[in-house]
Amino acid sequence: MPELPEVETVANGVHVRVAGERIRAVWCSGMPQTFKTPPGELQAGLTGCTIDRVRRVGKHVVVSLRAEAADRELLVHLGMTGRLLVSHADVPMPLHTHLRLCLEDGREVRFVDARRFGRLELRRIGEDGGFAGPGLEPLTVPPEGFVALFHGRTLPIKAALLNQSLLQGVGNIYADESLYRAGIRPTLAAGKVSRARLLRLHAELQAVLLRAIDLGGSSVSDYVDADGVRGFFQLEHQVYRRQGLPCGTCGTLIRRTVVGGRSTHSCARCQK
DNA sequence: ATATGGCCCTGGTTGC
DNA sequence: TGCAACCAGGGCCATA
Repeated sequence: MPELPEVETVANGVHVRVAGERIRAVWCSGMPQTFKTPPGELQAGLTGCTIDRVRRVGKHVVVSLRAEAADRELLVHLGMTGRLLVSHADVPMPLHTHLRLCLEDGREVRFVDARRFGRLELRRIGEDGGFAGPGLEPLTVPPEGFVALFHGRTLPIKAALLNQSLLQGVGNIYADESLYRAGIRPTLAAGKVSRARLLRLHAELQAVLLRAIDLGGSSVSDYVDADGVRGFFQLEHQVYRRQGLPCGTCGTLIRRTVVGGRSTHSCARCQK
């Protein structure tokens, strides 16, 4: 499941490959729920535009355009299984392809999403200066701002980490991994986590996200980057999907529970 | 305002 | 071996 490090890897990979290229034609599948912007509107808004920049905002890939089209940008949410690939046009179109940006140099940017939790949206840039997302960025939020997010909240700290309108970009993997590294029990009410523990969580979350970006993300399920290459952070997971295996610190078996409707992996002894 | 739970969707895994 | 049931989960929506 693409989270911040995976989306960052994808966005950077696509950027270096296609920035400056002109979109000659746009093809859309007919899948209604994939398109927050109707396919026809998306085609009209992108055809003939030049790609300026591809960046990550939260879990979104944001494709901004150049010159006369600089008033709009394409938002791509990868959902669970979404991929953004750069391929030559003669490479057969994968099953579940929903968008093709056909470039003038003969390559294509392809959005492929089997499970269809991903979304495409063409967004107007207004006074806001571009899409900023609903929450704060985990890698740039200062410690005090991070602590303040959880004040007085009764929902489990893990559910708070997953709430994109608080922090954007954290998903199930990095929520579990950062809570384990900070020694915090996932079910503890967010407002009950001590200030010291929250400061620890802030540091551990940033560290784990940066390390994962360095390794090209975690490849679980079928995540791959813009070249179809897998990441390697899954080799450093301490708890995620390691239920029944011993905790690396104390040897207690990692347990799997459900918190906020999400599978949750933790060590009962190390996380208080 | 805040919190909770159901739903969407298909491929991979599990179980009989 | 083959097939069906089950599970994964981010975001959105209805509900309390």
